[in-house]
Amino acid sequence: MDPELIPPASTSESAAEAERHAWARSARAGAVAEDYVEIIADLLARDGEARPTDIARRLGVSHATAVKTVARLKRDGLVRAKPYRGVFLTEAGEVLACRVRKRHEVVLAFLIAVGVPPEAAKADAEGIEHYVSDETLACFARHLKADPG
Amino acid sequence: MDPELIPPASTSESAAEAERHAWARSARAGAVAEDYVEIIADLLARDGEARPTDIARRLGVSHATAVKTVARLKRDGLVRAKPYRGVFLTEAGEVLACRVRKRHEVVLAFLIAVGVPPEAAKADAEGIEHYVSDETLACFARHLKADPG
DNA sequence: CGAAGTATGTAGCCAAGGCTACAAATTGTC
DNA sequence: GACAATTTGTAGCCTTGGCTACATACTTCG
Repeated sequence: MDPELIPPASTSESAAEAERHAWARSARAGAVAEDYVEIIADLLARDGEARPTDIARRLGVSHATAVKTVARLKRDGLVRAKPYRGVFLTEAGEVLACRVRKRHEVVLAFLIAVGVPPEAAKADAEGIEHYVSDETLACFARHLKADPG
Repeated sequence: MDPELIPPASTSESAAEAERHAWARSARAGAVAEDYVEIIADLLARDGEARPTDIARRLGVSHATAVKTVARLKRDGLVRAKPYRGVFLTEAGEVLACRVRKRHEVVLAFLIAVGVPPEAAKADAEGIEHYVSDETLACFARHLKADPG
């Protein structure tokens, strides 16, 4: 295990890989917040209000989980919420929601465009959308523009 | 809030969405195990041994975290490990590693093929690979076969 | 108005996956 | 063989994001 025997390339490739994994971990940490904000925005647009129970139903979690997570989002400045008064997005929350919605649309459309069956595309987009960098998203969008069928 | 006023389509679409989110959550839960198994397989192939410290370095986490996670993988039947003797894959672990490696390769190659800059592709693949269904993977593979450039 | 039903919030539990700090084993060198 | 350095393991703490059970607020209807 003499460090001298390990070529520098190995070390720096290791470091780069570690960085990539760290990035993926932080994306994973943000994924829940993105899902909530996305759904809240959609409920607000559709129904004019976003109630914890509806959020929970959309996500398939218990209402208690939704309430607790909303409290975290509030702490993090993404939503405003007063007890029994529904949930609303802050400026930051709306910005995030907008970005997330856009990303979701592009990813879904792209998957369908490359031939993924719609049901699978919907399911996969839900997971993939949180891990797509701006560069990759731009690529997807470019392909959609070139081939909108 | 009269339930009669909510069209059935809304309810079942809600349920379908909840299912998709549930699926994404379970994929998220398995992502860490997949990363570990993938790296362990790679270390075994390259160095003939997989030591907790090397795993930790590759992932960019502390060695303590790696040790704890390896214990979980062992509990779940994916690896064999005796104290101070390195980590090895079980049958199940090898099967998983093989599947994960294949998926990683296809996702990465596909991203590059559609024009994502290699560095971004490497980073995104690390996240995306855990959320790609077999159907979507098959689609990606099909595109690579059709256009291997 | 009051009772029933629904929605909301609270409390407490759990596992996963991070971390630091410390202890013990192993390895390499003299 | 003994000492130093490295590796490995253990202990304890934290946050996230699930859950159930229970308590409280709101709403609707008779």
